[in-house]
Amino acid sequence: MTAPGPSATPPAWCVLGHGEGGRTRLTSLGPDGAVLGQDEADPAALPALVGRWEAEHSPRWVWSDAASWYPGLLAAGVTLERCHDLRLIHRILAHSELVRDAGALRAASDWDTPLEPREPERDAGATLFDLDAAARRPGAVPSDHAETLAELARQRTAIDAAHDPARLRLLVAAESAGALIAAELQRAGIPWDVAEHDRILTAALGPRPSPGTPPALMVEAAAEVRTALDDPLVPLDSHPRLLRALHRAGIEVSSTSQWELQGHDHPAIAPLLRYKKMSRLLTANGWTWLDEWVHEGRYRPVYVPGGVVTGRWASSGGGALQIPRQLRPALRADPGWRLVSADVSQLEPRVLAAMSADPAMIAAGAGKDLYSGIVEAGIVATRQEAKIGVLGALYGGTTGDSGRVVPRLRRTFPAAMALVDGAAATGERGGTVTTWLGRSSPAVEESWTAAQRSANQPEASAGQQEAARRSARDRGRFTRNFVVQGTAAEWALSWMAALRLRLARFTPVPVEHAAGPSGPVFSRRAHLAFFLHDEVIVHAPAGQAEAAAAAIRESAQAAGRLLFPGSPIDFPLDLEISERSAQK
DNA sequence: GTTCCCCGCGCG
DNA sequence: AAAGCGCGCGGGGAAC
Repeated sequence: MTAPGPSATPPAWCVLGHGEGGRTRLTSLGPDGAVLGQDEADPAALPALVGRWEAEHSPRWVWSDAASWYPGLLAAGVTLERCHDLRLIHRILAHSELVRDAGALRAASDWDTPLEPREPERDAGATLFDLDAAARRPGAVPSDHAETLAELARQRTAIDAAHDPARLRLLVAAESAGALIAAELQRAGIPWDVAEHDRILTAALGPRPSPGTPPALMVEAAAEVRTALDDPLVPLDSHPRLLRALHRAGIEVSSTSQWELQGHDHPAIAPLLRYKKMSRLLTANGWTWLDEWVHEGRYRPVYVPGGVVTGRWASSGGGALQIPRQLRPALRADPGWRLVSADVSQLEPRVLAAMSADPAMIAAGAGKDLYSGIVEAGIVATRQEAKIGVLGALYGGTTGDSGRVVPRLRRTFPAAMALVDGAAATGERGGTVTTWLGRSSPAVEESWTAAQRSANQPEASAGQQEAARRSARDRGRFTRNFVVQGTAAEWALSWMAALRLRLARFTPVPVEHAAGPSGPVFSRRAHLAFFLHDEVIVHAPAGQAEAAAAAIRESAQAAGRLLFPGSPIDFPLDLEISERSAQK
C-alpha cells in the first residue's frame, strides 16, 4: 500500500471492487477524485483491511452495493460509518429530473438492476468466506474494480453538473445510509418472544395442531359456517366456491371480502368472519412462520432499500412490513434491555405542509395532532373528517366523505393543495414529477402516450376515450402521491441516518450470554431493531433507554432542519419505552 | 408438473 | 363501510 504520510491528503473515498484471482482491490481517492493509494486482500483478510482504514480515516466506502459487501463485513465485526451504494444511486440518478445529462449513466445499463431477493443469513459464520461469491452472484450489478471506479466517476460527474447538487447529495447520502442500516437491521434482528407469539396464536386459534390439520378454533368456526349455510362440504378457502355457496344461501355479495360480508345479516356471517381472521393469522404469521423466521430469539427479515418506486423500502420474505398489530406484544426486549419505539404523527401531511410552505397547514400541525388542528381551525367538525379529507388530498380521493371535504381543504390550504394538484396534473399529461431531494417518478411507457394520443383522435371510440381518461386519472393519483410519499421516505431515511450515527456513540454494555452467529459477543450497543416507513424501534440497555429516546427526538428535529431549513414545520413523535411492544 | 394471475388482507 | 396511494404474501385455480 502506498500509505499516505502525515502531510498527505487524507482519503475521502475508498473504493472496493474485485480484482485478479478472487482478490479484492481497494483504491483510496482524495476529495477531488484523484487516486491516493491502492491495496488488495484475499476475501478472508478483507474485513481486517477495511476495519483498519475505517479506524484511521473513516472514508466514504464506495462499492457496487452494500447488500453484497456489507453483511460479510458485519459478520466479521466491522461496522462502517458512511458509504456510497452505486447500485441504488445509479437508479436514482439515471432517472432524476435534476440530472442534466443522464446519457452516460443510462448507457451503463448493467447498473440499473434491482437486487435479487436473497435469503437471510442462516449461518453467518460462512459469510466471511462467501463474501466474494455473494458479490458475484447472478443478477448482481458489476463489481469488478475498474467498472466500479468508472461508475463512481459517472455518478460524480452527474451529481456535480446537476440542477441542485446539494439536494441530490443529501439524497445520495440518505439512500446510502439506508443501505447500511438495512444490512445492520437484518443482522441485529428484532428481539422476538417465541413463547408470547405462541400464546397469542393459541388464544386465537387453539393449541398448535399437528402439521396439515387446522387448529381447533378454526375447525369449530368452519363447522358453524357449514351448519348455517346448510352445506356440510363448502370449502371456505376457495373464494369462487365459497361465493357460490353464499349465493345459494341467499347472501347476495359480489365478493367474499370482509367489508362486504359485514353488511349482511345471516347466521353464517359471524363465524365466517371469525374463520377468515383466524385463517389469515395462521397462514401469514402462524407456527410455520415462527419456525422459518425466528431463530435464537431474533426475527431477521430481509429489507429491500429503495424497493418501492417512491423510495420507500420494501421487504422480501417474512413480511417484515406487515407484522399484524395483534403480534406486536411478541416484540420483547432482552432481559435488562428496553424497546424504545417512536412513530411520527402524520408524517405525510407534515411533509406536504413543509414542501409547499403552506402557512395554514403548518399552523394546523403546530400543536401535536395535525388532524385536531384542522378541527380547531373550524374547517371540519370531527377529527375523523379531517383525516379522511387529508388522506383524500394525498391519494386523490374524489368520492364519498373525502370528495366532500377535499374542496374545503383546497380553500383553506391553497398552497399545499396546489402542490399535489399540480403533481396530479403533470402525471395525467404523462409528465414526470420529482421528490424534494430529487427522486423522479418513472417515465410513462411509449404505449401509454400512444394510447392517449389515439384516444384524442376524432375517430376514437367512446370506450377508447373513457379507458384513456381513466388511465390518465390513475396516473395522476400516482404522481400526486409520489411527491409526498417519496419525500416522506427521504425524511425517514434522514431521520434514521442521524439516529444511527448518534447510537454509534453510545457505550456498549457487557452481555453475559449472547453468542451471536459469528461467535461469542461480550458487549453490545444500543441499536436500531425495526423500521416501518414512519416508525423506528431501538433496542437499548435499560440504563440508556432515556438517552436513546432523546437521540430519536433529536434526530427527528435534525432531519426536519436538513430537508426544510428555516421552515417552522415540526415532526412530533409518539414515543414509548417498554420491555414489550404495545399493541395500540 | 410448473408458472402466473387474482383475490383478500396485513402494514404504512 | 371504502374511498384515494404504496407494498408482500399465501392460497386457489386457470393457463401452460
